[in-house]
Amino acid sequence: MRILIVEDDTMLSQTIQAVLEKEGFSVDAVTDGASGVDYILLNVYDLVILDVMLPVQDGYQVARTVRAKGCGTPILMLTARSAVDDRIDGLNAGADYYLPKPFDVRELLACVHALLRRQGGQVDTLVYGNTALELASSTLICGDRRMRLSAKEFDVLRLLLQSGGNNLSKEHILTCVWGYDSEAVENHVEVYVGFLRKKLRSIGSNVRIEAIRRLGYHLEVDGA
Amino acid sequence: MRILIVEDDTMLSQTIQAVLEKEGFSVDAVTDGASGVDYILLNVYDLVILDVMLPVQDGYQVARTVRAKGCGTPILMLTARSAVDDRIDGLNAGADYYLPKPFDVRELLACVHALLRRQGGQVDTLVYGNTALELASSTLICGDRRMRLSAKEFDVLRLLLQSGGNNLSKEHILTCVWGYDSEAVENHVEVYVGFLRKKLRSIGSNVRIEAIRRLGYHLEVDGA
DNA sequence: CAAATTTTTCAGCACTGTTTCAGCATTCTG
DNA sequence: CAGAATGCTGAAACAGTGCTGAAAAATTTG
Repeated sequence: MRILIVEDDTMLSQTIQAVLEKEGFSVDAVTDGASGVDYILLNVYDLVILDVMLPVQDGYQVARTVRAKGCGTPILMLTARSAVDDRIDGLNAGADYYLPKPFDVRELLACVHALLRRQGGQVDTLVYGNTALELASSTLICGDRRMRLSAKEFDVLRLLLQSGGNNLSKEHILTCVWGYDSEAVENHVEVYVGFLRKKLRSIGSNVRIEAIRRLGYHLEVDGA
Repeated sequence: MRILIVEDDTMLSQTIQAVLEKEGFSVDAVTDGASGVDYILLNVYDLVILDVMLPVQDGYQVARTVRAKGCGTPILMLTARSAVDDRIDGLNAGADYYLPKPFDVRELLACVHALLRRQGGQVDTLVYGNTALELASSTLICGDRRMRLSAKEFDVLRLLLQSGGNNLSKEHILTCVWGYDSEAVENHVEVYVGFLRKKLRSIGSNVRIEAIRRLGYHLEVDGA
């Protein structure tokens, strides 16, 4: 995670930098508004800590400028001016958080983490062999080939993936997917395993669903 | 934009609600922590305003609970306790902003806007494929062809655009567009998806609304 | 108030996913 | 080895979802 500090008080700037680096961030620092704008627009930072009182261009202008250019990097605004109107101006200029000086270092860190938390957000998938199952969309992925699974197909495959190569009895799959007291019979599982095998093959997966007589099914990776 | 207020002081709650509604937001309010959690987890709100001092479960617990369940709705935390440690606790519990009482209404609004900006991005049009949705005028744009959307059409499409290709269940669309406890049934969503498809086609968009059986809808770009 | 637009309702069609079933293949058992 | 049990597969029947067009109801606009 890269953080940019825009602050003309070099003592303070260095302190913050040290603290953040200790937390594992990669930190750059500049001392005036104009360079601040240039650096922010590089679009390589995950967060900007921006002082309001700056030479050349003040923090409000910096925020407004980069926002106007469509830059969405989160901005944590820092300042000694703590009047309500200043805070409102800061937020309206495009800042994401307004922290009045003097502040506690721990509070700064909490803010930084809160702002960065928002950045994340990746899709979760189950992976096995050269193949992945994207949970949100019930999609089977192998390289650049994608294939959608039906609800039951998805349930069965997810179960197999989650048990990571371990054996699952048809009984067990039946109760998990079709429910505790359903009419469903073991052939249902066999049919769906058939469907899944066909789909896995058709997208070039190296994952096989192996049957063991009387015991059930489990996953294996081809050529291993 | 839907906002949830979790605040036991009903006077204050109603004041905030009035202000926000005047700004054009759709606002719900609950008065204790436990219901707060339930409502937030519906995942239909764009922002939560959360008081710290609450019956049943305090604001910190509420924030921690919903975050633990993977809910990413922005939280604006509101409280009379303004000691540094309280602020740090709030942020670490999963809040996105900490606003000490008493606060200026304009400051609250500035915070709300700052937090929401991040959601939709600071944009007035949402773009997908060769097509754009102009928020201010509810207009669909593709090349030089323009088409007006009705209120509900707009809401549904905006939701789909904001989730950027991710899947949304009919349930979810229903609660977001028609509200938590409305008579609306899933066929409503189907009908509106039909309307939108027709309009998208008629202006030559390459954006398709794809249905996944049992799962819901999501956007895709033709020929990709 | 009338006209136009938007929203809701509803019935029937089309399609996809699910279940059923019969026959074949394979493995196990005595 | 024969017969039984188990697993696999394709075809057909069935059920549930989603789609659509038309019309009624509600709402907005002129």
